[in-house]
Amino acid sequence: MLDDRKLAVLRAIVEDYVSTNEPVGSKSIVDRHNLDVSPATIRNDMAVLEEQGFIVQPHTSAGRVPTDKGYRLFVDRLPGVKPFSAAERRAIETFLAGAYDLDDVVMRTVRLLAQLTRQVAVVQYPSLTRSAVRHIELVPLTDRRLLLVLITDTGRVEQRSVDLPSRISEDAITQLRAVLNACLDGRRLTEVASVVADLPERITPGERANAAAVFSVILESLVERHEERIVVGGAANLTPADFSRGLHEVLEALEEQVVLMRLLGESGDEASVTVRIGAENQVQGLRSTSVVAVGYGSGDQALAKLGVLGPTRMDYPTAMGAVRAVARYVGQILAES
Amino acid sequence: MLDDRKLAVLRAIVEDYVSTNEPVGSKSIVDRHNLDVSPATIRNDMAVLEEQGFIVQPHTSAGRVPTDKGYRLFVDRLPGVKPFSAAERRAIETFLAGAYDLDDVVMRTVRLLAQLTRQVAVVQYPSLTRSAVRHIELVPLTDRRLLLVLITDTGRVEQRSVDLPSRISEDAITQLRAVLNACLDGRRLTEVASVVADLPERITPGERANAAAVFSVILESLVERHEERIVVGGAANLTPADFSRGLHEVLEALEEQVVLMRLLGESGDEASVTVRIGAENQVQGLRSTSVVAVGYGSGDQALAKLGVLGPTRMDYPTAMGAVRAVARYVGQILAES
DNA sequence: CTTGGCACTCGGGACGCAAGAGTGCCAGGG
DNA sequence: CCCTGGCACTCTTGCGTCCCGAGTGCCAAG
Repeated sequence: MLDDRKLAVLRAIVEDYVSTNEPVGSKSIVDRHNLDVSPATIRNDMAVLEEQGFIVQPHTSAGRVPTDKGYRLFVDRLPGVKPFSAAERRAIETFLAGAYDLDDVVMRTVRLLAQLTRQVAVVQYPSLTRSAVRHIELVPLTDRRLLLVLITDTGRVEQRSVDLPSRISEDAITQLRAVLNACLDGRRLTEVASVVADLPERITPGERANAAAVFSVILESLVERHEERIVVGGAANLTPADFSRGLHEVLEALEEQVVLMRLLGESGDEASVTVRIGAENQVQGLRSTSVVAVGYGSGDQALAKLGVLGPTRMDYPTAMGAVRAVARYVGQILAES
Repeated sequence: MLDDRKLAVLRAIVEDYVSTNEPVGSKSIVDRHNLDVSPATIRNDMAVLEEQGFIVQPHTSAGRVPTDKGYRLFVDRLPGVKPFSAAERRAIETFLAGAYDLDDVVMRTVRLLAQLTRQVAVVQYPSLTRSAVRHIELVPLTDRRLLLVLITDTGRVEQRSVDLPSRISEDAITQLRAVLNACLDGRRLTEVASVVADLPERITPGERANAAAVFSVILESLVERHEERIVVGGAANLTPADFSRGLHEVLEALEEQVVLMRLLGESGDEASVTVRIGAENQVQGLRSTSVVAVGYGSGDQALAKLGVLGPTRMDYPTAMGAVRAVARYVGQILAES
């Protein structure tokens, strides 16, 4: 139904439109790409492509512009991701390796992605629920209040203050700390819930009420924070021209953590790069943007996602390449630390 | 040189221009504000105000618009800050009190400020150097590597990994931890430097090299992180119409931590609200924005700053009121935690 | 199936015009 | 001396007109 040349024409339209931001006509296609046919032939092909909904013309007597469906076909069947050169990869690696902090890793990743793609970068913090406990620390604030610090093997640190039902002694804190670390160290956060249930027996009876308060905060922090933080960067890369209803709508959406969660959530959590184009995003206000996302993680499993967001008129091959490469190196960095 | 009526005229111009975003003419002034004079009189006054540089007309036969100098006079000599109602204050307080985290406090503060003022909100994390050590924790990662966690009384948690010159035993870690906490607990971070210098004597000779590595990381984290993080929110409140050179420039500036530091740094660190208008900001790219900022802190001393940023055409009284009120309540929250 | 030719359609820039808003100035009156 | 009404003047803005060019669709011929 679509022969090779028609695909080539679609490809030409997408590429030219991405680079010029102007509707592309039959003549300019034969000029810029060496298809050995005449403009009239291209026009016939374009008529078919339009009929099938891959391209449209903004007004009669203008060139063609890809539709969401057109971009979709382009990313599915056409050039694939653009690989990065060795030099670029090295640059990425050293830039990320300079980080000394989980926060810093995330911030650098955002900046890097934004710069590489000239789009808006979106990075989710590594998920708590999939990482493992490295250490739990209890610090007395007052005699009725503790600061709980939970350190994970991905370098993440969670802190909560805990209000206790009764006063607690230094010794009791020490005991509690020892028990917690002995039982939870190295456990995946998903396993913690079941382990915690068995803990009370190991605690001096008089302290069980206090211990229970601590346990409940630990559990709470696992569930509650399942809604993870997402960091956004490169908003300055949004160009007003690309958004008919103005950036306002987009900027607003980008400030809502919940919206961002849904956005990344929608893209399947497979390890391969996912592209959602225009109206494929169910998020109101981002119907005219595309999202290129991928899961990343230390080692085998995915901890979280990252990606870029931009106008549907986006350089998909480059964006996909950048997202994939960055995800890989972030994974490495996280695994090392 | 400027009689009362001329000041009233300036005030009217500022207020009307802020609310309508259109140059304001002599007739509309007498209509909206009840000055009992004729438009012609107002025109004479406006001629004087223009001559002195407080207002300009975008083109002949348009109304007048305040200049930076005009806004400056307005904030210095005119209505002052707009106080908040009891209900509003209560709302602010409960919204902030819901936070369970330093991160969360900061995020909520940003959102709150952005919503109250409908401008861009900018909040600096409480400064490390002025807070005190609550606890220091050392966690072995490998036998040559430690994770150092530094907890301050403002609830901030700093983490660093430390590479050691030689292997270290569990016992040595325990000793080191005890010494650190004994000597540094409750110290202001500014005092830590001098205390650390005396520590080596209290350490087993064989472990001094390792201890020194830890000390240097502690010191480093004090100095290095003096450059604090700044969180921005409400970028969607920027309206394209307000910026002749486009939002792009502003959005770019807002993504540079360094720029934001300078921006907040420029405003004197007194406890009273500071306003910097237009070109008073030395930051390139933010010459057409105003910043309303104030220091905040738990108790007496200022820990950091927060404020809002917007077009020079801004509702200063409201912004100043909001910034002041929010700073006060954030201070309270921090003091409690 | 491809190609050149041709008539057709529209968007966008250039131009001119009229309306309206707002001003500056001046002469008269309290 | 300050305020006021009147008046001429200046620009901006919106609207209608016109023209050009890009790009198309269709057709008949190769």
